[in-house]
Amino acid sequence: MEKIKQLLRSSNFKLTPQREVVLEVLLENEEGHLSADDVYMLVKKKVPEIGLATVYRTLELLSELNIIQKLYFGENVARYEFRSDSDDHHHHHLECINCGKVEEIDEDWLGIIEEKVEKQYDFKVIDHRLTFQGICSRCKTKDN
Amino acid sequence: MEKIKQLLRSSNFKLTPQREVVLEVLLENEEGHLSADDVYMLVKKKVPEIGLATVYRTLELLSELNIIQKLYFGENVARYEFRSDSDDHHHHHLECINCGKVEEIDEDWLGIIEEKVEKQYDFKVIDHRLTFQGICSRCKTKDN
DNA sequence: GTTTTTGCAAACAATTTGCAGGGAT
DNA sequence: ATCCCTGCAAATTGTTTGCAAAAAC
Repeated sequence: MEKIKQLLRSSNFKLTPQREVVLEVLLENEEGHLSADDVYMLVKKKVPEIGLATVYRTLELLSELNIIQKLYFGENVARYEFRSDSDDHHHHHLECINCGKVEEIDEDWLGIIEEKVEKQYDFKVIDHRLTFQGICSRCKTKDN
Repeated sequence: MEKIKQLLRSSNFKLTPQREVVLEVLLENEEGHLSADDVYMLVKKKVPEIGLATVYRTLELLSELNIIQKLYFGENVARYEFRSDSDDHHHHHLECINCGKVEEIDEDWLGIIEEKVEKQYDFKVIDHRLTFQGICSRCKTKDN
């Protein structure tokens, strides 16, 4: 948290209460895959006079600073999550097509595959995104 | 193409000229990752009086029949591509963050990984989506 | 005191929906 | 004749922008 504030300051952005609250909400829901609107709702509980546009602008800003990243799952709604600290990216998603829940898993699986991509396709890999769609354990047992 | 028409008929949907043209366009641009609007533009050249809503409805229909599938790359615009015939899904994307081009690659890499997911996370995998972001070979040589 | 940032409302873009007319069976 | 499908326009949804006032440094 402190280093994020540091980063903001050093990039000549001002540390406003609104930005702090957005960060706070993101930290409190780290596994949440929140949409801009989700963040807005949560932030509004703490600072009711905040505007939706400010939330969007803050999320945009944090994305540009590479603090968070914007993802799309099955819908056309952007969701945001913290970018992992390390520059290797071993972090994937399990998306339940029944209940819509998105779970995170953290495994180092794609290292060899990335190498193959770089060699076979002459493609410089910077990041990747891996999502599995299926039925989560809870929905499997509920059997609906 | 014929089997698709068959499938439509057997699901009690009518094979209208509009639907045929949409399919035609999709087939002609199989590697294109077209958005609804792209399809609309292309279809309009053949059948100028077609409506955008019809295109959306047709794409929706084809998605439900599992003929095509709806994907989101970095933006909030849905793009559509044919679903591979086989029920194994060995088909991934290379998305260039410089020129925006999306290339397809067809490799069987995730079989073992899917098994791990099923076991370790008790998650029934139905499909997956793997996209690599990076710099494509053309942009690498152009060096801009 | 400047320069950013905010909140509001209006603008925008992608997609969906309601509905009356048209077409296929 | 019925039921499905289309085209149009209006409605919705998610996101962005213009601008004057307010806040940060």
